[in-house]
Amino acid sequence: MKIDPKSSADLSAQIAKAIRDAIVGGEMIVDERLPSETELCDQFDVSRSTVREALKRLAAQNLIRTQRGATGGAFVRRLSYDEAQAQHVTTSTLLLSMNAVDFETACEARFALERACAPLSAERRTPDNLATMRAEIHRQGQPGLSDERFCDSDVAFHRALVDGAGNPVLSYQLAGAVEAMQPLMNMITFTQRNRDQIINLHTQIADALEAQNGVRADTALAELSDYTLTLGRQAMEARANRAK
Amino acid sequence: MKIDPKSSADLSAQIAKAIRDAIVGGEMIVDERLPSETELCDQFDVSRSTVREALKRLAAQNLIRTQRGATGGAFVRRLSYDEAQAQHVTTSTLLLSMNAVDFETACEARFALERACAPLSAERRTPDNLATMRAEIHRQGQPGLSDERFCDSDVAFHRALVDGAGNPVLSYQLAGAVEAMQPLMNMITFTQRNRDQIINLHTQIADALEAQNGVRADTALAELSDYTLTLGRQAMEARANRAK
DNA sequence: AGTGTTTAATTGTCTGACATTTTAAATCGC
DNA sequence: GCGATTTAAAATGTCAGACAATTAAACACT
Repeated sequence: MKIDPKSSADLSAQIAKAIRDAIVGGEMIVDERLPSETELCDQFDVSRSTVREALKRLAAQNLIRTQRGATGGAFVRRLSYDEAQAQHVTTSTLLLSMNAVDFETACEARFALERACAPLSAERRTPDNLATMRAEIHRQGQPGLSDERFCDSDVAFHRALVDGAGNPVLSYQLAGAVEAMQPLMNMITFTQRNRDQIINLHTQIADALEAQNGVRADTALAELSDYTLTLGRQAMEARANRAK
Repeated sequence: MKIDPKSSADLSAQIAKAIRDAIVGGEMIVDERLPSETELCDQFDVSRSTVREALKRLAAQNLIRTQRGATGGAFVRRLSYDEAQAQHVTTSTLLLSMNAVDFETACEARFALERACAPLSAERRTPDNLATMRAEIHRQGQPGLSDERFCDSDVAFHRALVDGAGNPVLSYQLAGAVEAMQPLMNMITFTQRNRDQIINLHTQIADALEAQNGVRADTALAELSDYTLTLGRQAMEARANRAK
């Protein structure tokens, strides 16, 4: 691990990169201890503040964890699915909001991804997954449910659908994408009629998955995609009119 | 933005979280300047080192950029598609390697995602996308190409396929997933026969997309998925035998 | 008006100190 | 000898103050 003192970049960034490369490149294994801050000072020939700033950068990326005390220090951290997904959601949410991605693009991406796992989910969904879907459908029908809670339940429903595929990597990728969509979905006002139609389609999807009929699940998802797109367009129009 | 001095967590982590929430929550817009380090010291009532460590955490997540000099400071950074994707790739790669995700799971996820955009790509692919695919197919047939370069070209081919859907959000999600798979793919040794078969399927996919035939593209992708899975299984077995 | 020069603001780095936390060793009492 | 307590050591977390480097604006001079 070497750094270039002549480089214009910040020293702390260079050091972070050097250590990150070592971790990502497999030179350090999970739970292995990094040299102490003082030792890193000697290795890179910089002050402790600089080393610490570098370590904080790595900590922010969930690459290391630190422990205080005699046997403490910085340790290579195992990235869990949950953490990875949380990071994915944060990144995606920010990307969507900062780049003013329109509803249609995001919605299309979301349903395209979800349809990707419909066949797998039809094949492998567990009774647990089905129960979750049914429970969320029931919740969606409750009177007096706020739009925001309705969206929460919608996300939970789709999460169960995705988990039904029994592929944790797929779940991580898709759940991140679906969750990131939520702020956009929250701009929609769901009338009772809208909700009834969505619940109807959710039921069709759950039924199809229970019957292990991938094609029917896909068809219902396609319909749900179209319907959501329509609702989104209406919401955008209403918003545009209000702005006038 | 407030922090809790009684909390056990690191002050720098709390401060980073407070600022992050403000940015993600839309309280600060792109290119807006954060208070200077000294001002933040006063606001949060901590020392400058602590503030700096917090800012480095945010910089590591691409949330801010810093500039030196008179009109310098920390600014909210616009997250670009490329950066978001790079982050996604890093996270996914690390997740796969650290959790010893097996080839089959990753491969299944990858192709399920790719098949998600086949219909859209068939509908919208540009002549540019098609040209890229043809060029990569040609490259894949060149004699003397190393396995690694072959994989690179494979990724480029699929990247063009995904981009063909004309949905940047989808591209970001999928390209990240596909690229993260590459280290696993690189463990495979591609014989001439393997390559011929893959090139054949790639050609079928390109032909189907050119003809705007989504179903045929999907079929070819499914076949490619099965074939890649088989190759991966063989590679894993060979590796297991060598280990004995 | 144009052109250097100074100055002020801001981040980047260094040094040294002290606080806090945690473990391991040393000590003490029995 | 052994258990309990105390002490010491190692490590991260925080603070304070200084200086370096960079940049843009204000200023002075021609």
